[in-house]
Amino acid sequence: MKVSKLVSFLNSKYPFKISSREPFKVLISTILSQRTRDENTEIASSNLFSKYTTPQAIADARLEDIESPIKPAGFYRVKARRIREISRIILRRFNGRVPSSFEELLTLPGVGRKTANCVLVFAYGKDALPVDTHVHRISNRLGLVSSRTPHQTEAKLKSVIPKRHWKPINAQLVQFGREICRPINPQCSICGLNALCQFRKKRLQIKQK
DNA sequence: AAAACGGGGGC
DNA sequence: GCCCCAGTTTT
Repeated sequence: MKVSKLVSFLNSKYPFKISSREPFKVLISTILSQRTRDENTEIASSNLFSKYTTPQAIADARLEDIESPIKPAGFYRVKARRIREISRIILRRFNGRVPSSFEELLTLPGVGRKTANCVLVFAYGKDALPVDTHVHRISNRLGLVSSRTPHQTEAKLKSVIPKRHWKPINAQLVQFGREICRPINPQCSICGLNALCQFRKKRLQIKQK
């Protein structure tokens, strides 16, 4: 699989558009998006930010008043607790601003590699490449990488894909993974990349037997 | 390494 | 009604 082929395919089929670059909104929206479909993330995020706009407001809110608006995102109890704690930590320890280093972001509850990288690239324009299950699975199927963990996939992708293409990759591959390159029952027959795909080739060989 | 967290949507 | 889902933390 040639990287240039993949990039041009993704750019033509999944034009990239980011809604907010405000660090606090990016961070909270990304927390809400964990294990949650995009439509439900949007609703939950919109509900929450129409009620509270600042870290201070969320830090002072009652837990149940945070839980209620974010219910559509699922995991709403744990997410509400983490969102309020994140707001309090940001106020107390980071002078009211979302930290802009990977290490500091990882100290926030509910923030792992993927979420921290989303904040770095979408809010601060840094050279980060968030890797989730879709990116991990698809990169291996296409033969871009051969790795066991998302962390290894991230390192390999960054060495193979030019920096200027890193930002849209995650969102594009997630969308591609949802409708075509699914975890199970992948729609290989209608996939625009099937001629170049190792996974597709192996599936066909297996079917032959 | 596996479990737990969860409402919403596909089937 | 059953199963899965833009992760992270805890056991």
